Amino acid sequence: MSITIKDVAKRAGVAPSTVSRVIADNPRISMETKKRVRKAMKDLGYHPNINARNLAVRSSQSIGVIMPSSADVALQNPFFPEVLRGIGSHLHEVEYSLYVSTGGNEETTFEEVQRMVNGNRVDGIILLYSRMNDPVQEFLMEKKFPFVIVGKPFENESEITYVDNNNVQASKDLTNHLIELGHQHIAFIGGSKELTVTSDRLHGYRSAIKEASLPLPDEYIIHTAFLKSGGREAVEKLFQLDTPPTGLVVADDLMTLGVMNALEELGINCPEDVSITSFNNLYLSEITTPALTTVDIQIYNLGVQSARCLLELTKNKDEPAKRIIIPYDIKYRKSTTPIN
Amino acid sequence: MSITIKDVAKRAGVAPSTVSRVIADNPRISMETKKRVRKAMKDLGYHPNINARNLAVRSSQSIGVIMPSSADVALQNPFFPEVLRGIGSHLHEVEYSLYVSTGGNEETTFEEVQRMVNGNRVDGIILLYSRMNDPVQEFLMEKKFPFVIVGKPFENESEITYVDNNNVQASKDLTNHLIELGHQHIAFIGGSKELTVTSDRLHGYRSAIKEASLPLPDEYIIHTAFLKSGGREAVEKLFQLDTPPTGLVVADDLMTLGVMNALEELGINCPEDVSITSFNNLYLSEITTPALTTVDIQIYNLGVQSARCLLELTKNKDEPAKRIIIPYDIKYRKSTTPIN
DNA sequence: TTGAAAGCGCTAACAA
DNA sequence: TTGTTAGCGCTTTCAA
Repeated sequence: MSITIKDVAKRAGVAPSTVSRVIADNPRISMETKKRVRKAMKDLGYHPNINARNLAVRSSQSIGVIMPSSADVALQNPFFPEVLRGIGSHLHEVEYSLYVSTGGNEETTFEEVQRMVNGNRVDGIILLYSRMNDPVQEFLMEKKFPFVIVGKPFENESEITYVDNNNVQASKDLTNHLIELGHQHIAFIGGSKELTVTSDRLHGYRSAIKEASLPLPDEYIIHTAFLKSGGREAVEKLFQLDTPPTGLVVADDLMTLGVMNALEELGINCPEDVSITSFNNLYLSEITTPALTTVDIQIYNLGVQSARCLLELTKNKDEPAKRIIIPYDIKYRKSTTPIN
Repeated sequence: MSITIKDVAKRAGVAPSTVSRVIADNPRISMETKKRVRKAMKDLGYHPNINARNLAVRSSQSIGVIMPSSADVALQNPFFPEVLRGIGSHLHEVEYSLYVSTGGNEETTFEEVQRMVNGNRVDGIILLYSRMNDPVQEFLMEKKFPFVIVGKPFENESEITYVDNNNVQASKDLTNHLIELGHQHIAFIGGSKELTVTSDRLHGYRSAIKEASLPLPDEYIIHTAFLKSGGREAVEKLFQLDTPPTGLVVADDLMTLGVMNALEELGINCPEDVSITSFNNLYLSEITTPALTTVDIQIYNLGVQSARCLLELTKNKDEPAKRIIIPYDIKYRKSTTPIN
């Protein structure tokens, strides 16, 4: 069939193990034989069989990435390709490969994780979401399988390596920005309560509001489904209140897009009637009208760092859990303005 | 280390080969021993080692998906997660896994493909883009490695299996829709000329315009970079012409988003001043204001079908090349209106 | 219907 | 510095 290490060995007049050593660039092989072997590899068009290698060394040189189950439209969020890009770029450097799960629902996703882990397909796993009572996370914990979370774990925080932003502070900053602009009535629109990212951002918003002694009616906090319906409902609810908000903290740019369009339909103008702040700095936050004031969370970098951490973990299973906080940067654009 | 087939064999009091046959659900094994073996597997928590299996059968039960090199912002297009979702759903059914390339540029992507193919990491490959002079495609052709394209190959069309929409006709329909609404000055905004998808859509636009004997000045055809800059430049160019268009055929919803916002800044209203038609039916096409008239190309289904075809190809290398055309469906919404 | 044994292609002691 | 050899865990003839 394919050209194996034996063929190369024969042609170079050495033992297979020598060829193996040349592949690994073992320093105790003379430069001369290395050259000869490499030439033989070239001549024959040799490429190592990864499965055989993996079997022998009991690793796979690849890692798995788990997305939120794709039933969720959230998957259409450009966040995901962007972190993947970051993860991929780092993996590529170290010649690792990338498996992704794209299970349709929680169950199939879980099955895929099990296949990855139990079948030795991957050396480690990156979770691109974090929420409470996640069977996947529990499974990995219990198996003591190397994994890192992009985001913050809901529990066992000290035992899990994760990379995240300081979402609480970022959200607080955003809210304070609105407060400094004179806004007194500020509402929060977030995603599912189960997600840590939502609860952190809510938390930051809350504490800023409290510190400024501003009103914080329950109706100002909306947890909503993603996108169209979500944005619309949220807007409808908020703007039929007796005192509708003049400032908004929205947990995701994509949601904001929905919110803005719902507002427009109601004839409410941004930023004249309502100032909007948002999260993620997706490219689309620059092309909306007005351009969004949003938190750049460095999605790409979140990806890179998570890959880096995971690789460390796989090299050394006893590596202590750590937490990497990626700095954020608020992009002040046109969607916020002082209250008049 | 891990529990192997031998452990199971021992516990069940059979030979390893028998266990293997039970795993494969070989019909010549008595129901009784099957039961016994399965119980042993459960008791021990056995999971087959995929690398060993792959080595023995010389396959990998996984396929690779190649994205356009991610230097391109295009990657932020929700098209990709969506088609991945389709691919993943089918693969999951047949217990295959999914590798993705996320090379940063053309070169690293090419390297990754080589690693996938030469290292026997994957049994087949899906290309999520198609453009002229693509080294990846040439490499796969030459190696006779099973692959399918989502989109249409630029050359060797009859030798390559691909799944696509009838983009020419769809674009023609879109253009005709504008023509029927009374528009006489219709422009086309597309992406890179190198991409088949762009050239097909341009082609359809062209032929509709010609058949209606409408003017087709060169300035009405814009090839632009993606997104913000692209959309803006395109709009600026078009709307400083002596006779600016009143109708637009844009090759992608995301571009359209950029276009719409650029228009808004110039004080040009959609659909009053200009009717816009677009492609892909991304969820965001519903939440823009106005909602977009756009072609639903069934992204998810493109993914499913491409996976299905690829698996057939891997089973049978001599499977003749085929072409799957996924029907499209134009969603008529609010971004188009009769000319007044 | 089942078992024994060889082999998939590679790595890693252990020798030399 | 290099070769010999024994696996890694599974599948698959060939025999029984």
